[in-house]
Amino acid sequence: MQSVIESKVQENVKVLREHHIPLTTTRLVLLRFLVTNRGHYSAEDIYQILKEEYPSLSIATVYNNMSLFAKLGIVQELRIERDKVIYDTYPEPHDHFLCLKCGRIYDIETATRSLPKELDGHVVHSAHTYYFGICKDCRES
Amino acid sequence: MQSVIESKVQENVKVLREHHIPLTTTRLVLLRFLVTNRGHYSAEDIYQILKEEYPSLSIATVYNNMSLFAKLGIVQELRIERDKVIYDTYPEPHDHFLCLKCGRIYDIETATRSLPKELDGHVVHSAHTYYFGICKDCRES
DNA sequence: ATTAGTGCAAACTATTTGCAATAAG
DNA sequence: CTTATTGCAAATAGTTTGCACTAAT
Repeated sequence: MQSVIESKVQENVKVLREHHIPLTTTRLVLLRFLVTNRGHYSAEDIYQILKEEYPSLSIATVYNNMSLFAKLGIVQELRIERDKVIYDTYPEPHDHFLCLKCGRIYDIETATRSLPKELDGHVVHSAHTYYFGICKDCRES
Repeated sequence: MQSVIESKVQENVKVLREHHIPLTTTRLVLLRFLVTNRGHYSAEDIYQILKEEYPSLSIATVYNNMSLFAKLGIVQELRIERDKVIYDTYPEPHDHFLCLKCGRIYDIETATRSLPKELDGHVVHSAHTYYFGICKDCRES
């Protein structure tokens, strides 16, 4: 239902407010897109989709804001493809699987093993596991 | 000692032979560099270092061959930095830690947990975990 | 002989930046 | 009213490609 999406948008709006970051029209459009269309997108993907409705949107603005949203924890930046960053609109920590045949990315629940606080004396802030292989769909066809 | 390095070079030469890939002078220079200088390098790093001794070396050749070596399992391609691929000259599977302060990359022994053969119905061929945080050296200074 | 690799420069793609006009607080 | 953002175009950086020449098998 609409209100669930809107309340998730408002959560993100709150994050911006807490950081004293101006809530522009373009940012609200992007936030609504992210919450409405959960998935994995390149900056170009987002730009192409939103350009339909907002022809004056600039790809530089998409890049600037996705980068900002990543810093704020609103999206995740995935470095799973060889040539570009993919934004995961689902912000909770989880891992990813890339199908080497079809290129689709799947969310994988992070193993219950908890994030180590320390490794060889280094302090760990975050971790990300990427899996590679052949997905269910490709295997069956 | 010299012979240990040379025998490791020969292992890689054997891999090329098995795949019927010509062993050129440039490839041998690259292979010797990789075995002698274990570590994490960008294509540009390797190019800059070897250009001293081999001024006619081309960065395109470095890219071509590192990409080939990665396919053959002679090096690992790391997508841990935001803007470029890093080659790890140590080919055995292991994870990596990136220091968010100094940018150094550290090798991390892969958790004893074995690679799952399957995840949500997808067949897993490989996996890689990247850790991010503050390294021992930076924390102490 | 034949096939593949090298080095160079140019091309390409993802991303970033400079800047004038505009919108947000 | 002051500061930050937008959209555009141009710039940048990493990587790839086309091609003539050369080397490897």
